[in-house]
Amino acid sequence: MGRQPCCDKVGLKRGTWTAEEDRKLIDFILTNKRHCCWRTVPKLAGLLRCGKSCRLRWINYLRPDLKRGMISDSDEKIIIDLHSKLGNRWSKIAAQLPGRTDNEIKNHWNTYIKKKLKKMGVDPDTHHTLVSTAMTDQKQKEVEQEDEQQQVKKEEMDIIEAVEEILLDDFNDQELKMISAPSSSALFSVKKPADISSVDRWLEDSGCSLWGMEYSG
DNA sequence: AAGACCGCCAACCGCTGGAAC
DNA sequence: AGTTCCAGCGGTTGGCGGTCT
Repeated sequence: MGRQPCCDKVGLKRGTWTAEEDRKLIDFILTNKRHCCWRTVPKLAGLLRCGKSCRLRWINYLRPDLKRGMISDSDEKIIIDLHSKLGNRWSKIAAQLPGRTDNEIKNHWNTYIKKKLKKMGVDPDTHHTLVSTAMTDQKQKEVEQEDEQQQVKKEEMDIIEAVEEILLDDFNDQELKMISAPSSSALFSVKKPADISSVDRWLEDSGCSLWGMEYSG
């Protein structure tokens, strides 16, 4: 018995979201602050979309705590540094940059940073300096050693993350509010972005507190 | 002016891990 | 232990606007 698709795709709308659809989705989330499963959201919200599409739209575009606009040079440096340690783990990287989504960072990496690094003579995949001549055996060994060290570092990071998760499980919500990093946005009041979009304004007018996120002007 | 080409990025797809039963 | 479902993740696609010829 195979797994059922996430939704019945027949008759569902695809492609770019309209302002009306955005409004319906936001409206639904506003009036249903208790998180139910995404599968039921389009049906209840009156949308001809699959739940997955709704979730993605919310996470990548409609969430009120999203930062809009260019990624700064300092953020870019953080992304490059984290990518050298974590690889293509965009969600982990995004977690260190509040207000940025994994999709946004992934797109930025693929369109800007990759080219930038190549221009600077750095391989964006390995973060090693690109050499025009063939590597000597000694150099090859060095690179392999470096790769090994990176792998060990990566594994250490995984262990640290796992331990952090276990430790955090032992705190209650109140304690978490006091100790959590700002990246855990669901637990924090979100500052209003400088360039307030129409959706942001509408959310603000509605005095919204979305699924655990307070929206403070 | 218009068709071809290119780059950006929103959205989709397929897969995985974990929870629930 | 096996099955089903869900959320989340990362790779990929395609629409659209801008630029080039």
